[in-house]
Amino acid sequence: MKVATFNCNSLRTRLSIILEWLQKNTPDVLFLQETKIQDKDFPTKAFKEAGYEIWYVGQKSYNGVATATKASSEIIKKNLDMDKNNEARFLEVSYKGIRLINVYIPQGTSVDSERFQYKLNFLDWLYLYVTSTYSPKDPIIMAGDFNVAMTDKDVYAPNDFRGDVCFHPEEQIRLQRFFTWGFVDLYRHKYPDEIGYTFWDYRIPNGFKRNMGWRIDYILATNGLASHLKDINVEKELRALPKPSDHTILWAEFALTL
DNA sequence: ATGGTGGCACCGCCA
Repeated sequence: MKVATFNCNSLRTRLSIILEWLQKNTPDVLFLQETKIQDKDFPTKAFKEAGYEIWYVGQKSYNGVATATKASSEIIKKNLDMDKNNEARFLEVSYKGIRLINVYIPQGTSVDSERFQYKLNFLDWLYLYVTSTYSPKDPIIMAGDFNVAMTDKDVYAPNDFRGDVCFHPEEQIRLQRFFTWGFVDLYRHKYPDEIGYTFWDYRIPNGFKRNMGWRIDYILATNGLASHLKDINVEKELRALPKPSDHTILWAEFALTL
């Protein structure tokens, strides 16, 4: 079983990249974030024709998450009840007995902004939802753009960014809680010393070429699933295509036949 | 070098 996550930064702009990658790699699951498309405009047909069932929750201009599955799946939940902004950042699907939670955590803008408090709240709401609904013994994969780097290894210039948005202790404490509860950070588990960046800011000139990146996209799994992890990697080749996203695909393969 | 990217929808916001 193979799963992948991609902050595509506009599904419309990246649709051909996504479909080509899907057809070449045929993952069981693809989690997409920042689709930036309203549900009425979602290209459902393109995914059906590629052989995938697709679930989505979107809004105009911002945010939006979608989850594609190779075999049939069912919708469990769209958005978090406690998020009164009702931003399209959470989508939960059930697939062959596994809960698939797709998240796009708010970026936070800057630590002194209201958006940063919203980010911390969102992490709290997500934690409350997951831990009150499930046990760490349940098979759960939670993947997406968490907008939090955890350690110095996960940011290209840790001393420049320490305490800034996406590298702030209040965010790190909140993400750490998920690991303490029972989620395994699959990339770090498999590769304790690799870099593993998944995001290179468009605003840094030649940031990708100079490898000035961040590891802020994750595939997390509860222990039962994580123990079957075979491989996980970052698909850097996507960044060489025309008009790439500022993130790239992270994928994980499990030694499991469902 | 006092700017520089990108997407969306508007005439700025968010990342």
